[in-house]
Amino acid sequence: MELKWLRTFLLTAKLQNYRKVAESLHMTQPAISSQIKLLEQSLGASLFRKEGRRITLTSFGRSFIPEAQSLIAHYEDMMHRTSRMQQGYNSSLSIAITPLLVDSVFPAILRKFAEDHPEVELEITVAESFDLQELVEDAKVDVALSCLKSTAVHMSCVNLVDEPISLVIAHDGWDTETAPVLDPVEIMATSIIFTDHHPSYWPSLKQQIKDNVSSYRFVKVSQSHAAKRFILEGMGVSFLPLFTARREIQEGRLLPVETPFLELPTSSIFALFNSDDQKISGFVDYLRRFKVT
Amino acid sequence: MELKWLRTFLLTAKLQNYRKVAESLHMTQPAISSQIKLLEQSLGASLFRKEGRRITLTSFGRSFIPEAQSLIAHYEDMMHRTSRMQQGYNSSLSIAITPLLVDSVFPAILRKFAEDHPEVELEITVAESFDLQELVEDAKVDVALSCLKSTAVHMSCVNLVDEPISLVIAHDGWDTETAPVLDPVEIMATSIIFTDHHPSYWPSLKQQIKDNVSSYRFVKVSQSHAAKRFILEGMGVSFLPLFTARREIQEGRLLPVETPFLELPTSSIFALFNSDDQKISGFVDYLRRFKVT
DNA sequence: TAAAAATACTCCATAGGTATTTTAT
DNA sequence: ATAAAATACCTATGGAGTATTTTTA
Repeated sequence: MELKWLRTFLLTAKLQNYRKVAESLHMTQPAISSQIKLLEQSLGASLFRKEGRRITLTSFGRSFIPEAQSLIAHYEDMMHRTSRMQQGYNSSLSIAITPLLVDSVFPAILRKFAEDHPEVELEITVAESFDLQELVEDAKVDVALSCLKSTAVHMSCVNLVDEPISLVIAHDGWDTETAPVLDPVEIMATSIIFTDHHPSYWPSLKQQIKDNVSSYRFVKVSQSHAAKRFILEGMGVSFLPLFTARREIQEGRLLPVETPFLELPTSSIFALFNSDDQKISGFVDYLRRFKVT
Repeated sequence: MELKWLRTFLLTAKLQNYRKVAESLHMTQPAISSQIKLLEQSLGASLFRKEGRRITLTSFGRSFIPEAQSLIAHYEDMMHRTSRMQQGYNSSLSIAITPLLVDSVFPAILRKFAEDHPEVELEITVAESFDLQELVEDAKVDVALSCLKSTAVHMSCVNLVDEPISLVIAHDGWDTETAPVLDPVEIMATSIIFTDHHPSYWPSLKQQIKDNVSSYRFVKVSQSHAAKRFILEGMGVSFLPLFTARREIQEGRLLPVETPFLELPTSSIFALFNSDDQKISGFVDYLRRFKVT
């Protein structure tokens, strides 16, 4: 089945005359004849009958008209949307993010981006940083915002931000003025420490803690969001990138505590994407201007 | 644009591997390569990018997937409906009738037909008998029910019924028992006579009236339905096929009057259609069994 | 006899195949 | 060295053209 057969059919149904159709399509009469035959074969029923020197629609042919029209219309619509897509109208942008960013300022930035680019249809996938690279490789998404650098050669990998991490504890109930000085070693020694909720920095950090704190208790938590909830519940403490706890710190529900005796790594966010696309690098530039956090 | 390109595209988007697609479609890898290229050309944008030894969707390619899917789905739906149509399911029947039949028992028969054949989609066109033949010739309708025979050679023309016509007057207010005998000559001489609302019998009928009635007044009315309304209003009288006034006569609102001195023609109804179609001749047989009126 | 579609045939464009090269792992 | 796509080239199918025949008004 070819779409041009349908167009020929519709014109023939209208003009009821192969020769005129042929002229109108800048073809010859036998060519029209043969196209109609091919269409009839592919449908398994005849569309026209010969009636003396003219042709007329069969009943089946008449009821096939709206079918052909609607398929052609669907095709035209598709081509129209498609060409708009290429001009940037109504384009889509598929973004995958690490769960870490769900709790950061990223949603606010994305909201602003959506306002600034109402023509772009957004799709967000949340996945572990370890899986994000594959999503980009397999073209399941346009761009991924990950805690991990890409190891793939073809992939662009832009560092959007380096953010310090910090020991974070639940608010102790004291005023800032009257509170006793917090001792980080004391805190770590007496609390559960939630670990392994960031894909890059925990192994070295855990080693440093072992070296500096006499007694400690580690509990693995796979997502920093969960760790934060546990900290808020007073269940323990952890090290978090500050941007993931900014709001809670501002509201006084969490406290960052300085640990000068540790060499804390930074938490970075990388944009991973396949390099050739204007739309995607535009989005990444947009994020860089905001410094993401 | 060919539909098979879209199928190839969808499979390629899924498998991300030309060779596997080729195997799956029993073709060769370069053939797939070339089909994708043709599709890309016809869209004016690339769908896949080569990334080392593999191919991945571009952003445009990803957003083209649902477009391709929906067009293919539309095509499949169309073919499905089309094959059902050929098996008689959900077929359509387009009928043109003379205005005369609008007021007859025809609507009741059609209602019954629709009940007996719920799978048939009906379409009714009302047009003057003079125009019905052309509607069938031009395949605008499947079958026409006309007062006139077809003059076309290829057209089937079945006489469904011959019905007498009769002088019809408004009810005069008297009981059947006590009423004075009606004199048709008197009636025609003192009333307006509505004429020319049937395509075949009026010329000869008017001549007969002229020959038998001393004084008369003719008023042309193009449709028998209108003539009937005027008779009901007491404005005049006319000759009607009885089947068009059956209800009004039964309800006593109109009276048929015998005119033995006239040789009244009969009014016939013919079914006009192009002969080859099982569905249409089936419908005509259905009407014949009912004798239409 | 004129007007239209069908038929017979011819030809060329191209879709798809084979063989090979290029590229990246 | 291997696995994949791209490229080059060839072939065969078939779509469209030309010329002619058939049909019918």
